[in-house]
Amino acid sequence: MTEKRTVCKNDILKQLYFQENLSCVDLSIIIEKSFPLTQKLIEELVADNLVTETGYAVSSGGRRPLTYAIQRNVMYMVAVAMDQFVTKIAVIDMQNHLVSSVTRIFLSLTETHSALQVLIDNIAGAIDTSGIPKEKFIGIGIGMPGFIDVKKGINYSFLSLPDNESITKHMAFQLGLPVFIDNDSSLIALAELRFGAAKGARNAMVINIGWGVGLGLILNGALYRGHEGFAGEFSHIPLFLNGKLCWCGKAGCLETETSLLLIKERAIEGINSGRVSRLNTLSLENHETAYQELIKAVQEGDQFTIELFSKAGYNIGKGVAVLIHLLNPQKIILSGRGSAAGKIWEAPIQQALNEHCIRRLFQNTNIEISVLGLEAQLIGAAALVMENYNEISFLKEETTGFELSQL
Amino acid sequence: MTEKRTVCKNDILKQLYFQENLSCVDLSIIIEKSFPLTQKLIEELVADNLVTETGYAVSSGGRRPLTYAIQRNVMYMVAVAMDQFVTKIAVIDMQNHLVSSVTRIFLSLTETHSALQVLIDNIAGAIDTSGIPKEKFIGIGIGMPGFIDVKKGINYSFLSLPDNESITKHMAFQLGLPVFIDNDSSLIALAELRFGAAKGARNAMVINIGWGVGLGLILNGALYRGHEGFAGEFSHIPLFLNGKLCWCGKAGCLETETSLLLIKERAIEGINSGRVSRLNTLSLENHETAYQELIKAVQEGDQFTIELFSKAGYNIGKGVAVLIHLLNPQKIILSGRGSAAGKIWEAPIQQALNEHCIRRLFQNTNIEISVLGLEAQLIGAAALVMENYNEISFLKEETTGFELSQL
DNA sequence: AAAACTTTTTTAATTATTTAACAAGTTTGT
DNA sequence: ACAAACTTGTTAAATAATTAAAAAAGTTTT
Repeated sequence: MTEKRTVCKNDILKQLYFQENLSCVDLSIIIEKSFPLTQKLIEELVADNLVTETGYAVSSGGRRPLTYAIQRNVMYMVAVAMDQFVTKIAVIDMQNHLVSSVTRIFLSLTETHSALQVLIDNIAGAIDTSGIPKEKFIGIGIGMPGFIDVKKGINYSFLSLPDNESITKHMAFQLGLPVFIDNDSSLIALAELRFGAAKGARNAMVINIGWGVGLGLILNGALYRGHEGFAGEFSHIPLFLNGKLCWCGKAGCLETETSLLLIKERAIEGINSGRVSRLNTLSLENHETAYQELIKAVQEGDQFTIELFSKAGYNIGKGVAVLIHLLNPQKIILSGRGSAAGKIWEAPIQQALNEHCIRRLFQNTNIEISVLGLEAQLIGAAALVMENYNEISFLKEETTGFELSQL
Repeated sequence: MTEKRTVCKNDILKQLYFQENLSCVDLSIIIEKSFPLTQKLIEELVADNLVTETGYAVSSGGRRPLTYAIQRNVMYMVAVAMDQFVTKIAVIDMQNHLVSSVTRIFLSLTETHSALQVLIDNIAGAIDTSGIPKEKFIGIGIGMPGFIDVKKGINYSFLSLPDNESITKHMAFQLGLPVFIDNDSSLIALAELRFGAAKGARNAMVINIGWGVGLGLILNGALYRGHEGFAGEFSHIPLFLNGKLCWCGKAGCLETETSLLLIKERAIEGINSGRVSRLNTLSLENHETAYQELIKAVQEGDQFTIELFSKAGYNIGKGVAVLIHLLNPQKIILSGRGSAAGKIWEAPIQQALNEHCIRRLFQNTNIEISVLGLEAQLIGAAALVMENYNEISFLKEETTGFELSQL
């Protein structure tokens, strides 16, 4: 018997996770319930010590509103951010803070079989060492590259199980907690929507500049995933007639003309053919050090590196021009590791828009650089769990041991 | 004092317009209210003669459900479908039937000043001659080409008033009824979503093949319009390196390689340079007769014409490949006047997808030809009014004379 | 052809939610 | 400084909506 007021209370908790310090009036508007009802529910939540008053906010022309926040130790979630080589695991509380330091494991996604089990063991380990009782965990959110069917919980590119078995169900069964997966770029977009540069935006495109180029779409205020969950395949739109073969099998994909990987390769080529630069060839060999080196060079104003970033930026801009024509977004947000290069991206992208986009369409579209940066994917993974909190709390009511088969 | 039950009742009426013959259970699910409540409301609607029972539907394994439909003469709306040269006006009832024949007026959109007044006068005329009392009209829906801000009611391309005054407000004031405008392609998509090939789809792209190429986006079950209402600018995405200047000022737009206009021009060129064909050069001079002639030739299997349509189709397909990468739709629907050519479009579009799209992305995407065809825009214009029926009915409650300034 | 199961319809009891009226605290404008 | 306007907070009464249990009307299985 799920009482309606419980559903509302859970909704309030969810809203307070996504936005600290909301007043009772704010909440009543967000959850679309009357003020007296909202107030009564908050009162009960405060009595149960799930929510605390956080003082008075400034007046907006009337009595000063009391604001509330969720207690950070009420619930916890495990956030997992994977890329092809490195996986980061963190335990995150209700105020989006890391409970302890991030666990980093080197895990190659292509080694299908063992990788999944290693991941599961490490998540279990992270829960254990956190010292937090397991009942306080509400779920595990995982972001990884690949074609992911969010609903079925299948990654068609990596970590696939025999017979297309759902990896979320598989993991949930082993770990005893609900598991949610999504594409890395989608989770970065979710993080930007809830806590970053896209906060409150109804329509935003979040470009994930990384070793490849990803895209997370915020449409009508929510993450858009498409029919099967594959939306946002930005890096393989056929935009160039360069004849260059992409690893996807097609030629002329956006990714053949822009990405950190490409910048790295062009940097090595350039130096080998005698270009003057502050870049240190040695450090370019390893992916991780190459990334550090490139960002440093840009920040120090190295002309050659800036040239490379500018060309890549211009090509991203050509892709963005297509996005703007089709989706008329309010904001374009540059996120992912590449966003560390900062303002350097803006001019070449703007230039590409000037050349390839109808003026009326982009004149009110803002290009912004993420401030979440490398943190984005972990925050997004945590947010993914809370996005699904409605169903989670329902299951918790139903059975004490979770109906994991349903997840 | 808007009673909640009245809001629900209006929602029921709205649902019954969009879908005839719903059972009480169906409705209770759609409007997300309990069965007893829904039943009581329907009872009242039947008593007020707004809704009628339409007999029993087939059983799905239990008692046969009573079904209901909205009375066709309860309310009416004016639907207006404009293109650059011709404007069609119709009065439509609650069962989506034309009350009388469609009024056709030749109205050049570029003659800004007089055109708007002519339109207003003709709409007033259509209301008058329908013989239906004005109180029974709930609103006027208008679809037209151009960059349209739906909320503000401004068309930035045509029919603009001084100081960016809202044309919907202007018209509403003069006509005494709420007025809604939207882009022609968006309304075609709306018609397909509600009554056509996209019925019930959550994610569909509706290509409006006409003198240009338009796009209406159905995302998450609703029309997507973007930040300012400009979404779907499909025909000007920079996809070709052909160097051909488009009227928009850019080069290489999709529209420079596909559209009925282009097919017509290529047909004339071809015949002039001696190609054998059933096409009659004379009839190609006028837009309207050219359209008839081209469709006829395709249906009769004229090789040259089919070649032209195939090339155009292939280029649409290149654009569709981009859409599929970005938005992972369930369905692609070919609508607008060009859809009369039928199946001819499917093979070349599929071919383009094979070449330019990642297999996993398009293998579950269906390409379908509209059955609504030329009717789509008018139906969409009517549906636009009903989409906004919630607010309309609210205003009707508030003031007997409509708060027109709000629309 | 009866038993078992489904789905729809009906009714009454219970619970949830809103409305309305009022109180309290701030800002704005005169 | 003071009224007017506005936002927030409190309470009780009125209303709205859901739940639960059972009846009715079919379908499918045995």
